[in-house]
Amino acid sequence: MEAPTAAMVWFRKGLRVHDNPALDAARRGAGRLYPVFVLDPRYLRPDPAAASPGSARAGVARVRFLLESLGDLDARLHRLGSRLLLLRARDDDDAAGAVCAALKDWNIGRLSFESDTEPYALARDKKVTDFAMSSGIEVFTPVSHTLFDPADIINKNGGRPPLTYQSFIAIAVEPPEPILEEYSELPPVGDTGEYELLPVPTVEELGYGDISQEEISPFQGGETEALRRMKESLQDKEWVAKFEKPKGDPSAFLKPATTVLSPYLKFGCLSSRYFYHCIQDVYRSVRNYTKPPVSLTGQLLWRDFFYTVSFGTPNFDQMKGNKICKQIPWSENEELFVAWRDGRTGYPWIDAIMIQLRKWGWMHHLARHSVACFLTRGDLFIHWEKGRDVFERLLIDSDWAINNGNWLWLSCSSFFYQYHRIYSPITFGKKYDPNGNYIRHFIPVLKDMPREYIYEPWTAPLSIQKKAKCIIGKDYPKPVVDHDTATKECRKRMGEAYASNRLDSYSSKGKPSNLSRRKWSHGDQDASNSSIARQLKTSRSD
DNA sequence: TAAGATGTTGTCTGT
DNA sequence: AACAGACAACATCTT
Repeated sequence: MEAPTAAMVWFRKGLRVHDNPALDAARRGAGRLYPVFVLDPRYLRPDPAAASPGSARAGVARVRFLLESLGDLDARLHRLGSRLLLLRARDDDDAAGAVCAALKDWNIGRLSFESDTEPYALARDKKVTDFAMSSGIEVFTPVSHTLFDPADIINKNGGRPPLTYQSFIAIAVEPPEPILEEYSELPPVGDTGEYELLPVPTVEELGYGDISQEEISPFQGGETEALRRMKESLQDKEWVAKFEKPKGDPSAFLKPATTVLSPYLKFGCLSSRYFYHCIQDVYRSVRNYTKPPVSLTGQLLWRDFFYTVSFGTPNFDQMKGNKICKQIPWSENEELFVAWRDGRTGYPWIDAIMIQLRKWGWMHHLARHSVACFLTRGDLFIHWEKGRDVFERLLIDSDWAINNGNWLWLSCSSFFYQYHRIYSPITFGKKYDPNGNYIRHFIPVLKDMPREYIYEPWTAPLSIQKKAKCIIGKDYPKPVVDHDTATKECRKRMGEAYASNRLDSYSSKGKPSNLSRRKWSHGDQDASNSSIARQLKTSRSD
């Protein structure tokens, strides 16, 4: 062994220099530092068979966001005398293989990477950890993606994840302070031998063609932009102090009603702990401020809530085998599903949101609620997993725990059960944006439809449709379902499904709540390990 | 144990 | 403009 230790920091999420415990640990006492990111072909390769531009895993907006984030990380490392080493996985989904090979070839003594609780990541990281252990490489995997350690919260809750927000925040009180130290330099990068070091590719170089003409996400990836955006948002102290998530305007797109920091949190361009810390600074300087669950910090706690529940719940991302998920006989209808996915339901409010999703990879939270409700319990009665898949691929802030958690919520499968509260695809958007500016922007064919018909263009007289150069049924689709009758039918089916779920619980003796509690208590001895084991068994293979 | 309070973000009508 | 109550009614937690 050489005297100065070679350390590797493996970036996956956590694409930042600030408040990065994995980087911080790797640099300490290291003679040489290898900052690595692995490009996964399956994530980046264009998939012509996909329903919209992008790879099999990600829409082109998120591919671009990731590449921008990597470019920015590389630039920031350069300023500290380092650089990002991009490796290419030889096979699809085999980042672990590339890391293991580099560990061996570069004679790495210490490896650190941020802990990741997603099933896919747990399986991937286990391969690397097993290899490192057997090779005598020291491994450090700090928790820094979330405010709290999900395993720790589960332990403090008696081995079960808290299933309500209130019970969660009763345990999750004060998150750890971020690392505030700013580096002036990092250890030099060591010899990389035979390795071909790739520059960060552009979307064009990856084969997506020229996307500069298309309207794509206005949000630029990277830590630099994340910090700029956060500071800009927090500058308006009154806005921060008065922030109430449910009161935001989902139709605001020129200036969104939220911070739009979610994609930066998803990739870890922004540390949630640093963000939390900075919000607290603002709160200290004002007299009154809103509180969780509606406040800005409340949003970060929701994020941690879903991370924690997803970590402690086997089969969290599916209905079957998921103990916290209502079993509902969703109907199969490919035609209706495709109309929803492609923004052709005939309801302009719904379609505009789906088109914003495809182009920008981002929509306001309440807009997501509208379309999720419409697809599932509100109108089409289609399985939430189908909608989840579409969001998972297209959102730039696509986050496994949060996306699945919200689909469970919106479909009234878990967490939220008031299925008679249904968003209207006509009036909900209208109350924020009576003129329909949002619709006119994302569905240009409707741009000249008069204000009184913009949310229900099929009710416009033919003469008006002609004048607006938009014939319903030809230039823009007729509604795929009648909302009033579809909603009634959905309510009825939800009622039946709930009754059947109650019956199932009672018939297997005991009260439903007690039953599920008994089942949970089996894994109490070592909650974190047992849930890791469970998660590993259910890791995604798509 | 039964009853009451509570739950981030529904819609419609009426004041 | 902002709010209250009806609508029809869920699960979970506390008392």
